[in-house]
Amino acid sequence: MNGNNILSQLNDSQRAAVQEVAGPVMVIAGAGSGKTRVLTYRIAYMLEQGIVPWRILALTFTNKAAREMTERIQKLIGDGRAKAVQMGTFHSVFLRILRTEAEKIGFSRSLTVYDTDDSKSLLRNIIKEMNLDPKIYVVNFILNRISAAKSNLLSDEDYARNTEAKQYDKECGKPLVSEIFTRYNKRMHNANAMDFDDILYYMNVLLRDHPDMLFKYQNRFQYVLVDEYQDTNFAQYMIIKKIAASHHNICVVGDDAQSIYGFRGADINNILNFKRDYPEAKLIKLEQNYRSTQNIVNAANAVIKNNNKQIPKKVWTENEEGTPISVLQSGTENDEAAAVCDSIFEVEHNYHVDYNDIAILYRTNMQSRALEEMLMKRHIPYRIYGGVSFYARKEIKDVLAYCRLAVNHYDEESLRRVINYPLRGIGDTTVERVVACANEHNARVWDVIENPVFFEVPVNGPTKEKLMDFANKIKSFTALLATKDAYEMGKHIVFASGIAAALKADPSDKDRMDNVEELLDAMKDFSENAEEPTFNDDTGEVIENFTPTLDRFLESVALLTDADEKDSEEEHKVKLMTIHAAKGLEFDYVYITGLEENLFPSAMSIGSRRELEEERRLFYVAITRAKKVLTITHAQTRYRFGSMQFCEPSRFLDEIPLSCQKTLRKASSGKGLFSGKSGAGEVYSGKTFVPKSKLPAKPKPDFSASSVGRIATPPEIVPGLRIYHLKFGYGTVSKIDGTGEDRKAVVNFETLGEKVLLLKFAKLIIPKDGGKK
DNA sequence: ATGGAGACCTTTTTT
DNA sequence: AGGTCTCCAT
Repeated sequence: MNGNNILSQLNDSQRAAVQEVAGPVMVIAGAGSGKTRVLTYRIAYMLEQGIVPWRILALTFTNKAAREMTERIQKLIGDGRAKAVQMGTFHSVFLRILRTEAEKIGFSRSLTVYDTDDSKSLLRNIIKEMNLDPKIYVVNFILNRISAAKSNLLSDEDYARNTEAKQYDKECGKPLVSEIFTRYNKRMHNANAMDFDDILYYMNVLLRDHPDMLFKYQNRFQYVLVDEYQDTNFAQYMIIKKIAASHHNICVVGDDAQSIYGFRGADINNILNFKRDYPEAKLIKLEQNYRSTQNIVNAANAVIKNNNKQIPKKVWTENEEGTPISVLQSGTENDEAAAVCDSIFEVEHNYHVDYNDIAILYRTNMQSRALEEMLMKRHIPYRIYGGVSFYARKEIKDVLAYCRLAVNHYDEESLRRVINYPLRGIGDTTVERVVACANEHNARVWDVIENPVFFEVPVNGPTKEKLMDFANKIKSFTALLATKDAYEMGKHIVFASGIAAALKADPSDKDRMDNVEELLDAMKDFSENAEEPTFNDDTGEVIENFTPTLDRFLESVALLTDADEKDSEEEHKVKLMTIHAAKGLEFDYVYITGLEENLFPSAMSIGSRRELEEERRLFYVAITRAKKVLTITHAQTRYRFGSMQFCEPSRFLDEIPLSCQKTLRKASSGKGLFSGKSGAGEVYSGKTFVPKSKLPAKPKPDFSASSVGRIATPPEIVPGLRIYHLKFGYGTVSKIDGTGEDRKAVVNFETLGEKVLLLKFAKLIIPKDGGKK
């Protein structure tokens, strides 16, 4: 296909975005406006114009996006140049560069990437070694602080000097965060390891401190493209800015309305301020939505309108009006799941919709449980994306720890993980002494293990032997690296490490062994089929003969994310995932569940306008995933922390215009499809949904929705008990009548007087505070 | 060293 | 509620 053909398939703004190859360009791509199309066509167009593929740096949000884009470009231009474009996530592209330049920043080529679990584990060890109280020095908090610092390009030394940061930590009762940070970095460095944030941080260091490197990569990457620019953080922003500084051929694509990674340091100002950085920048807006019905587009627009900071744009569509959006309310989370399942059943049955075109979205991973149970019960095939990833499983991490150790002996977390697994008589005490010894001599743990006699580890002779045996075993693996591919190494390690024997010894570990074999399959696939290009360090040209070595496998696995999971098109399964995971995807039928205050928007974000706006953008992303039919659900009660909690409908529901909603649709309740009864849980939605502002004042002003109490079980309900009812407010049980199904309670309500309630239906809540005023 | 009972904590979202 | 971690008994 030639350049003109490529252009003929685009609308005016899309074509402009494709053709503006030189100079700074910002493309604001509304949801469903054909952003991916523009990106792929743009790169294809550039290649057709004769631009050398390895001079193009294209940064995507996930590896999967990069892979798909490469394929599509390849189809467009019909040759192999697409593969030579340097395309991938920030982390994968720059990790590769850091590896080749490792010595310049004090690392070696065999460096390991620590995942979040590794980082946390190291932090736990440090906190323990410093004799700090882990209840005060909460690992998550510390890691967030360190991560935020690195994302803002603060070193541990900068942090130690930063009075604001130290003041904050002091106020949080954790004055030693800075000290932990310093130790953490030192240990990372000793382990020849980087965490995710380090990759971006050290890339900045490389460009900052080594003018030759800056020159090299500015020169290499003559054209820079960034997808999902609204989700870049400061460290990423600076890398791009530096690389593009000499030529200004930078094209960023994004949508400020879809910025949903602020919690991880993404700075929406990067996109809002692009014009300031490049005054000569061209701004192109893609506003026509090709994805969704008018109802969906209108609802999304109406919701996002409530946010303040925005790049003005009007997303519109020529698509048909479509089905109104249904809002379903149900009694409990199980009722909600049943309502969703009912609807899916109906749609599949009556309209023969493929399960594959249906997605259920939620704010938090934990919400998948009730949905999963109900789907299983109804025999609806499904697949959950996200949650505990395959590579986070214990047995997988164990195998990978051996692999990582074989490549990088200094990988301390891996070493600690498997030094006594399978059991070889090196207990915690020994490990502690070894680590203490290493710290004392300013040596690495591996050095001590390799030579316990020299370092005079305070353990007995046989234990020293065991340490050396372990080191020798790892060294025997290392010796094979040069001649074996990833799969051969993996197979060897699984057996020679003793992991296979340990797992087979216990029949209850059958699943784990299966997982290990799945890992071996993945290694085999990698060894046989991987097409990871290898680039020439100096020119950036692609070197054809890729060798699928173990370290390359580990690298590819370290930066895998759930979003990268192989797409199982034609799997005919309903997809379940968080809204974050759904970013960039689209489905004919979408269910957004759990639209409740304190859940969506999340309780953590309700306090601040900024975070609330991010939640709203998240809702916007969720709505705009739907192509044809959108259903939104919420429940009145939900189990949280083991107790039943009352849930108010989300404020976001009020923001959907009634004109886009379906009228009077009855939600399922209780047993779902075949249950007509719903008692106190009887609810409607659509136009009958009363905006919160019109609800009668709550009986108690200090009423906090998340902490009402729990639902009473019938035997607990006795005369004299003070209870709370969702509709009627507070009251006291005055009498119990009848038996079994017919058991009734006479309740004297504060505001409404006496009522008789059938216990079978009434959800009486025992207030947490005992019902005192 | 191993396993079981109980305490305890959790819930944002993820590269 | 359920999973993880800790501590104690074996």
